[in-house]
Amino acid sequence: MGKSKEEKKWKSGVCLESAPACTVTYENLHKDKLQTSTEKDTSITDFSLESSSVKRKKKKKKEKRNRLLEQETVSACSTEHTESLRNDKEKKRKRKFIEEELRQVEDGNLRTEEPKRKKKKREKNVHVNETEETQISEPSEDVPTKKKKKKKKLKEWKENIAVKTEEVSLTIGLETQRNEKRKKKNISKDNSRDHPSTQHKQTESVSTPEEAQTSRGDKEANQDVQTREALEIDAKLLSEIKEFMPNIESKEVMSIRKIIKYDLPRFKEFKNQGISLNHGRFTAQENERLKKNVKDFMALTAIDSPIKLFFTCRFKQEQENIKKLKWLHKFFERIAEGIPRSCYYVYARGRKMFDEQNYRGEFSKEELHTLNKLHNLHGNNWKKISELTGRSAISLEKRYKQIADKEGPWSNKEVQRLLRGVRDYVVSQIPGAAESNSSLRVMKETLYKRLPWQKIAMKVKTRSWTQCREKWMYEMDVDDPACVNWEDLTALIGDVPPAYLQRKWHKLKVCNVPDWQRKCFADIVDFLYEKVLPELEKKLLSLKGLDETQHTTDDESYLFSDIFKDVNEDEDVDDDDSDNKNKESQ
DNA sequence: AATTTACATACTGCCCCGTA
DNA sequence: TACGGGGCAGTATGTAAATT
Repeated sequence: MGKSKEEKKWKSGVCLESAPACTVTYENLHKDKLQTSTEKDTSITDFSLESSSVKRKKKKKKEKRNRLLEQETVSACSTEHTESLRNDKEKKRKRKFIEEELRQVEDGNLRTEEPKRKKKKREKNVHVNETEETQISEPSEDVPTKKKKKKKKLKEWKENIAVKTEEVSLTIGLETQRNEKRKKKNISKDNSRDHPSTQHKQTESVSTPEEAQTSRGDKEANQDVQTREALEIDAKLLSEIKEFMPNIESKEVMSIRKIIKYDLPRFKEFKNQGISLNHGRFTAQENERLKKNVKDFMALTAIDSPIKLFFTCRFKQEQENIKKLKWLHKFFERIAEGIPRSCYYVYARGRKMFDEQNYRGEFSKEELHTLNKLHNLHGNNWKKISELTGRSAISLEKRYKQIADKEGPWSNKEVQRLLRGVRDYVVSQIPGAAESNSSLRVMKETLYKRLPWQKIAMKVKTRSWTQCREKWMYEMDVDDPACVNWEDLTALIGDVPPAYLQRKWHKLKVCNVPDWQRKCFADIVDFLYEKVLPELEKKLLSLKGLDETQHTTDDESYLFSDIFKDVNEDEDVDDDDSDNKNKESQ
């Protein structure tokens, strides 16, 4: 969507022109590089700034990825993929990074303060692309974006489960089983990672291809058994949890596991008690119960604030201790006690409920100003802005989105896009309209009722749908009956209250104007003036009743070409504020 | 594995205004 | 005068993805 596109722009640093220039230190440079290179699956040995533990972690990550790579591209990963070679390559790449970044600094392109994780990822991808051009087939293609991979794996896993559940009694060929396992292994790498022997073997498998083959064979045999069991258990549990959550299969593997671990026993218990699971908004009782549970947990652990429980990371010094206590006393399960929902939803609700940064009332003008300023500085890093403003990230994001709608005069190009948007919709609603544009007549109603403003706004690009509607209704001469200033009219008529006048008006039009619901205010006035008034005058004079006057279709409809005569057919008319000077459209 | 963050969307309460 | 629809500002929920 538009918004996300905007955000993506931000995250990728496209919009950073407005950000003030930041100092780029060598250290920062290193930091960025380290991050990027780690994600790029490279080992860093040159950077001494790194702590040894970080190094270890990175090495682990690297090894893990290498293992995955090994599994996925067995044939491709031949002898040249030895550790030493990789190191050489990585060193080269690293050097390239430094050069690249230094160049950016020189060009003034590099900005600090872009802490978004996703941005880093994108940066990474950019780097990968850059390096791919210059380097000989890097193994980086093995990362065809984590998302896709995950989804693919999830799909495969679900297929497996489906097969399993349907054919529990059927014997599945060993080969098929193995393939399934292999797939499953890829998905649930966590499983194999946790298994020390497995890990060991996998580490070995990196060393030489031959060894890798044999050890993989053993490992597979071992894991076949393990995973088969795991699969069967999963299938069984899955069908159990399905009873409570029919859509369980649409969830991520990890989520399903968590639900099975935390929620299945609870759900069963609720079932035994005859309590059905709740969905939708939390009820007052549930909220109360959650508060009580949190209070109890606080009493149990001697933690003095719910914020410490739900926002542990905000308390750096006590963090370790709090985490330990939470883990020890099963925080997740305890806070969800007596609430027939998934533990996770209870936790998420708690995070909303106990966030002191929520429920802060309307934004003042100063706050809005600050918000704007901070957004210029930090982009969509709402967490950072939240820290600086004391408002929750969510409320900030939402509020910004609202004020981010472009303000000020409509440019000519914007008006053009609006016209095109409305026209295209109107044409699409009338069969054969496209061919007979010039002679086409459209009902007034078609021009202002039930227009798809969201879609039209997407075509206008720079304005919200409400702005588009407002512009069209109030400024493009499409009258809105809501715009009658009864106070002013009352002043013209004489000594009557506005409400009286309004009521009279209503009666007048209802009694005298046929089809008044389909007419705009101005049409009704015209009709009353031209047709009804003479009649009433006659009536008054002769006291004779008269038939209702007729009307022609011309009063109700408009020439299509008249309405959209000013539309510029150039589809490429693109905005910008550049021609804001063009204020005649106002 | 546990926890946190990000994001889309649904929902709510309030106000204004037209209508009966 | 009461009711109801539309718009607006803000909040809640559900879930995927990322991080620790």
